[in-house]
Amino acid sequence: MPEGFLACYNRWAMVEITPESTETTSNTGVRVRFAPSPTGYLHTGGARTALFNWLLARSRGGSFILRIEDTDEERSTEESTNAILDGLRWLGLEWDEGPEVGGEFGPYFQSERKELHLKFADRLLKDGHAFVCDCPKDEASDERPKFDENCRERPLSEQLKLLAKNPALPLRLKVDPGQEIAFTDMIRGEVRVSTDEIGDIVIVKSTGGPVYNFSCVIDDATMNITHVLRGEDHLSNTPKQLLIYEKLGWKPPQFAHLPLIVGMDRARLSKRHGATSVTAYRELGILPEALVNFLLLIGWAPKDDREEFTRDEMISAFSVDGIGKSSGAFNTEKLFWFNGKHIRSLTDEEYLRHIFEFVPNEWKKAKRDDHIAKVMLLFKDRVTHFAEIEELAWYFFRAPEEFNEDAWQGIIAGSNSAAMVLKEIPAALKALSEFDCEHIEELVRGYAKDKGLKLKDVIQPLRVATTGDRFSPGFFEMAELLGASEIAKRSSATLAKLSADN
RNA sequence: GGCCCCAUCGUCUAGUGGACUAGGACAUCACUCUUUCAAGGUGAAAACGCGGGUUCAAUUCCCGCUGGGGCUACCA
Repeated sequence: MPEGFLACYNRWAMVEITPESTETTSNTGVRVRFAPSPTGYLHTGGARTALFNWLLARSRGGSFILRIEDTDEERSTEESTNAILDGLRWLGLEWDEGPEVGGEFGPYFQSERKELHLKFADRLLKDGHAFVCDCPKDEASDERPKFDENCRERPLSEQLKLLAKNPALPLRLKVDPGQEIAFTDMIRGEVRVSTDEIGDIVIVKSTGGPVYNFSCVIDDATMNITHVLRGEDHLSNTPKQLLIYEKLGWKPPQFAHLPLIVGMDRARLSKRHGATSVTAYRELGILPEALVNFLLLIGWAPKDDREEFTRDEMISAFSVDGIGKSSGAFNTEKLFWFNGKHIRSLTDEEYLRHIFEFVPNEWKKAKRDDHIAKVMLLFKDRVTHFAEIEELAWYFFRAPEEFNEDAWQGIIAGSNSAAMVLKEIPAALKALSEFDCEHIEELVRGYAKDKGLKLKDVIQPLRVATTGDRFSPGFFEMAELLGASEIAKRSSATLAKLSADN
């Protein structure tokens, strides 16, 4: 790493890209980008930003570009980059240009574009729009003067001399005080800020590294980005970036600042709110289609009342003017509902393929796949997310060790027919010539009728005996899969506990 | 603190100066289906933050307040 700003100087001259060449590149349609920092997993807010960019590109026949902003060496990791790439792919948000797919506007890792950034910093310096700053920080406030009267008017030659003496000096943009910066945000309309709030912004750090707002402008411009859709947390960066576009003499892209996703308590999404990463939802057994559908509806609404969208439907329905202004709470309940909907719309084959990823290994060891598959099918309209299957279906693979107190009192102990049922039905089941759902039903219904019992007075004790609680899929289907001897075993265990209690 | 953004049911949202008795969805509740739980069906309850204007009329336009959020770095 060269020491400071000056050391890079000679190399800039060798960089071939000139502003002219970037400006004349053919401007074919919409070009949008998602530019995450690889400092962690892909979180839901980022996923939503990526989705909206992707939708804008797809709905307008444009390009969706992925740029990794990995200039923070401390925090950027390759694992994060991979996690983000995987997350986007899992969500089905394929990028047209970016890491692993390339493109004519690369490189797509910001760290590899440093020379380009510095080249434009140099141009700004030479054009008198930027200056070398050697002001010390104010001891009290730990800040530099907002507008640097001292350094900004020094002749270029003197500035370069200064830099030669001490390369560890930042470069700042010369900003005119008292000016109003106004721009039209596609979502928020007119936004105005005074340059007095901004001051002479640093564009190159004393380490010689370009500052985010500067890199971002250079990259968006040289990548021919036409629309910048990003989180509202960037709204106050926009005027600063606009100033840079202006000094460089470039036409800025259109900006749209998306409302942020917050927790149900309106606070910024964090660990405290539970799962926040795309990976976490994937591990819970959320389908990408469901997550995408859910994310779509935070901050965007269609013209009609439709809520469920396929990819193609969302692409054709999407438009920026459907995006709202206020932040939206991440409502996991609704995500689960969406997921349940999507699960139920899966074919049995698709459903099984997905849920098998979540079947515990003990189950797979204990039972054959086709048997497990039959069990899983009983839960297709009961699961909201696949990871839930273990707590839902465990009793198909293991006898209950204890009973729900209310169920025991209400259905077993408090019933005068339960003991009889638990003795007689298992015996009759064992004697059944054909042990399938239909024959079991016939037997149980016949038995209830003979004894003058309600069907549920026969079934509920059996259900509690086999599952330990009152809820399960239909008893006949369940019995078929459990087998007569297993039911007999669990019934006698229940009877044993009953007599032990008395 | 300063600057900026935002404000419709608990939540995601639709909506418009009068058609609003404010629409849809999740969640909730009830009923239904039913062997339980789900799923499905039907229905109920549930909101325009407050105060001033403008107007014949304001949830809708303007101002203030309050509340929430963001930014305020030589982080991205």
